Amino acid sequence: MRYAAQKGTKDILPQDIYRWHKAERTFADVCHSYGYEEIRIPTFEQTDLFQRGVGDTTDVVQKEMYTFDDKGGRSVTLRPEGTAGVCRSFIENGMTSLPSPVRMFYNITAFRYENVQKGRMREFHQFGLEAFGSEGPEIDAEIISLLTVFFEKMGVKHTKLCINSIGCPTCRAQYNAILKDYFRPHMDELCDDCKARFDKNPLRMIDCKVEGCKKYAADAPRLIDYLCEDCNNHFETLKKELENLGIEYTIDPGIVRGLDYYTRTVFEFVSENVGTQGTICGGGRYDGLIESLGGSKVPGIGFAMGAERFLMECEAQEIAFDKPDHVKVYFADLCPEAKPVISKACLDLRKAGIGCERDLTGRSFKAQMKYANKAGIPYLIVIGEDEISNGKVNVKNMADGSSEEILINGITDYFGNK
RNA sequence: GUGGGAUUAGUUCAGUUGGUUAGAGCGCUAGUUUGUGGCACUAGAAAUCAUGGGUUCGAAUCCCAUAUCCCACCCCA
Repeated sequence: MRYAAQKGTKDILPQDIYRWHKAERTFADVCHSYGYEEIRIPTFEQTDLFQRGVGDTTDVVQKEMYTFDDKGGRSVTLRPEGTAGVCRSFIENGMTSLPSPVRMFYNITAFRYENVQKGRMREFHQFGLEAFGSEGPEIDAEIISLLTVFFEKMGVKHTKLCINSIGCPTCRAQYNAILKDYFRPHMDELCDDCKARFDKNPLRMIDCKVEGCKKYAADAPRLIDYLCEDCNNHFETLKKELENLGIEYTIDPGIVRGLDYYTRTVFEFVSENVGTQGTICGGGRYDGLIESLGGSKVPGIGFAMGAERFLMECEAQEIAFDKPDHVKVYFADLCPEAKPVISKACLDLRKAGIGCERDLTGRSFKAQMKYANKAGIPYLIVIGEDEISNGKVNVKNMADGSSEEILINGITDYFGNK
């Protein structure tokens, strides 16, 4: 074992890829049905984009980024998430002039230098989307409903949905003052992180998991009770719309989201099946992000789903994924003269889009049979001297052993109609 | 960054108080007299026992360090 996959990275093997294809296709189909088109963005961006976009007080930026200087001396970073890159592209490509809302989905790998554990890797996959130019809250509800439809199409019971509103800069400024007043008398008892958060981002203090802080955090004034009128109306309408769509939710004032760009609506789908990393999918609104990245004042909303976590949830729920038979028929040869007949037949079948295989290792006839069986190929055609001389072959159904006689010239038609 | 557990064929695991050429199941390759797979039987290939040091006459086994994997804290998807 000389080389091994890098810490926190994983091979997705051919034997498992059908599960990914199913999830990827289903996600794309559902996104399409909501008017989203796929965008593909680069794997790395200039470091500054993430510092500004994700926020340089966040853990993601402070300690988890894969950052390096390229040979031209530019500081570049492997994307730790998708939103910043999509926003950059939105601005750079003048998408403000496109009819609103501009809706895009993506399927990306993302990179975070973290300690690995269940449901957390250094290179991981995200299915996500972003919508620009609509303040919501109808679109907020629509995006959440998109996820429930995705879960449904995958046959997954959708996991617990938590929502919250973290307000706009106006109400947050007021709330931060209130929060600081609340925590100030207890400063000495708080953890170092919280002491730092007190000045930089007091909102995160109620999210703290340290025991000493938790007891104060539990009784802390909740932002949701101090929303300005606009934000409050926004949140109320969102809730009504979710109820209208029959989507169950819990309000969790604790959801803050560790990325700085979020405003107003934040939500997550949480499961107990993916370790302590319960969040399968998280997202929210970011009305100030485009502007802070140098674009015009355009509101946005999006989410990202941890693909590995989602597939873990599927496994926990014992979701059946059907494995497609890419290869329909195996040709076994009984004599050297059969080989050219078989290669020609294979070529015809493949041109017609029908998968087939034949021996490529010089195996004995019996070994070819065993191979076809082990490979799970549903049909078998044996070609020997008899078949060549009378132009007919038997198509054997490997599952039940039955067989049917057809003309060699008719093989492509036969399988084309299957 | 901090803890706990683990690491022996492709894979899942045995391996006694340290004692000769490190074993098995599954998988893989081939065969069981050559025109039909699954079952069974036989044979074969495959292991620098994670890596590097140390203790010892002798280490897969004991000690130290490092790496990786799993789990947790933190944070997130």
